[in-house]
Amino acid sequence: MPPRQSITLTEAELRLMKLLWSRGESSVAELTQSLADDTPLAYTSVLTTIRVLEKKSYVTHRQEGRAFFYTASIAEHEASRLEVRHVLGRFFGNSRERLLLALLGDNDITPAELTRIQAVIAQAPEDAKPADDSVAGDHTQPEEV
Amino acid sequence: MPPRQSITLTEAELRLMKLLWSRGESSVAELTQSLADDTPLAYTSVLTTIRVLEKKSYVTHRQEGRAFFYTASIAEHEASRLEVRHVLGRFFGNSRERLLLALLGDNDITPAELTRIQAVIAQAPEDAKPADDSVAGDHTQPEEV
DNA sequence: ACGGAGCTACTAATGGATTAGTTAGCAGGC
DNA sequence: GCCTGCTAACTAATCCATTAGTAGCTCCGT
Repeated sequence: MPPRQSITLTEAELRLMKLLWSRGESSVAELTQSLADDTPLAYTSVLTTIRVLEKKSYVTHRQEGRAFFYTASIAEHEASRLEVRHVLGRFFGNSRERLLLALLGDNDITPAELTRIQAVIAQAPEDAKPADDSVAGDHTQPEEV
Repeated sequence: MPPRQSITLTEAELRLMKLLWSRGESSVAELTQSLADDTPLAYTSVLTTIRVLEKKSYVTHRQEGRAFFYTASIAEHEASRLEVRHVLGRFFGNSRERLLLALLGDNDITPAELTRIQAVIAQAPEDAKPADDSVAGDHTQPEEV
């Protein structure tokens, strides 16, 4: 049984998505143009990859005359969250704390960044602060404690 | 240019690594046995995958008589960190804060887990606490602020 | 000493990911 | 009205990932 189609974004797919996120709705020609600087890619290659993205529901297209205009149907932060959830499930048993500890325990982390992270944590809960703790039961994914 | 060999662990590879991490040094036969419960795999399939893992330097083997005994050469938390760094680079511009915000901003997070994460953050810096902030310059990867 | 059991090495088949060439349709210009 | 140029569709080629079969070697028991 060969590997099923990847749920997450592959490298080539991510490159196109990043372009769509930064440029907004674009034609295949425009995307190909934008890639020309670093790693040029043939028009048809871009087209093939973006059709895969459409099959995966990451983009939609709109026809205008003879050209197709593609738009990301998933925001960048949504895609990022999907990716984080993916590794969360694969490596951390869906435990965000464990991922957090890995993030903090990395030797390459600088003291300055650690401080900034603490700042982020200190103020982040403002938009998601629990009013009380009794609501903990409506989550879909299993979580460890 | 077709895709180069994945740097991170693929699904089949991760399944074997998890077995090695929990079991410790194991022969191919033992690994095949352990897989028999959920998704059985042929002896030769396990062997093929583990040889890929050895090529990727995730495992080493030791010969004892005619059999090979394989050991994970990378601890689970190391592999997890590698994976986190991978998504960090692909989706968050190597910014741990941005990943953290994605972690906290996920709608599926429960108030209880958020509280636990705050607790983790509050006590985690003990082993990596910055004495002063002036040391921030010896990191290898570029980081955003 | 010889045959079987078990193990590794080699080979193969299938399908995804990536890149790109070829084909064909359609719009606009001369 | 026909040719040119752009576009999407189809096809192809290459390599990786996954699964598995066959061959060949080695050890052990009889």
